[in-house]
Amino acid sequence: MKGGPAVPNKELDVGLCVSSGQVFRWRQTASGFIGVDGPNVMEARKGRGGWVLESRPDPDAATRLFQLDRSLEPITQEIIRRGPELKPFIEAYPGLRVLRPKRADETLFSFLCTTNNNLARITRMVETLAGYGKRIEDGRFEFPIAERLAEVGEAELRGKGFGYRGRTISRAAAQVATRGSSWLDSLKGLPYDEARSALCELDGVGLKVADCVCLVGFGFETAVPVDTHLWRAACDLYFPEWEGKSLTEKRYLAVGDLFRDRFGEVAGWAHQYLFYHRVLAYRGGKAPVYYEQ
DNA sequence: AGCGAACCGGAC
DNA sequence: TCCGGTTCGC
Repeated sequence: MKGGPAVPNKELDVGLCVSSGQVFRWRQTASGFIGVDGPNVMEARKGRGGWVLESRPDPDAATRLFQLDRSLEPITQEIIRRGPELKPFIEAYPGLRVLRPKRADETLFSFLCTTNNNLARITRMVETLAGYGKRIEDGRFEFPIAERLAEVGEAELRGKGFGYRGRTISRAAAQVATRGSSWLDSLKGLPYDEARSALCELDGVGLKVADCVCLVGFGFETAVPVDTHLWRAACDLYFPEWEGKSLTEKRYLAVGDLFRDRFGEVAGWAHQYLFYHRVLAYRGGKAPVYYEQ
């Protein structure tokens, strides 16, 4: 287990990253955070010079997950240059990054748990799914492949409190399994919109879940998942005429296109800051504060 | 095309 | 009563 040089706080905030709705298998510890990604267990603690990350068995796994080979500064500067109205949100969450988990299938099935759901329950459900995978060490599991999830079946998942998601997860797992072991990852090689369309063929996967998989699972950084929080934020900032209206497919696509037009290659990152700000405001129960640019 | 309701179960 | 969404039916 290697603990590289400390990563400056300006470049990384592990707590923000792992609690911003991209991954669901990280927990707070006395000294920091511990989580699983792919076959690796990672620990992070905050030292004097910043965050110290360790991962086992692959010592480089955390570098990949947090994309530490990329500097955050140019990305946030580009967002602010293109959209000064987001400056307050960028500055409020230094070290927030778009993550890059090892396995897109874990991202897919995790986000199938998120529909019409809350974070506490999502976390428990993802942990339950992980429990069907191979044990790595005490209480930690490698997320199961689709073939294994397909065997579990709807009834058992419903029995474990998945509700109607027991059906969609079970069916989507069977569909992914049928398409073959390399199908999901092969979508990475497609243009973004084609990969998204292919994902939407799966049971229970609509535009939002597909965009989550595209952004976090595949690394398409022009993908912009529009959930209820981002929808409201986007109405406030960019579509005042849609305030209070429902999120239709047409409007969903328009929000994504606005972000892609305005932020280009950093659209997905821009979305992450605005999304997380809105989530925190929601959790705090207070109205989100917006600033003049 | 666009809106509303159902869907499971738990949090607020 | 309301979801961090998808799907179906008006």
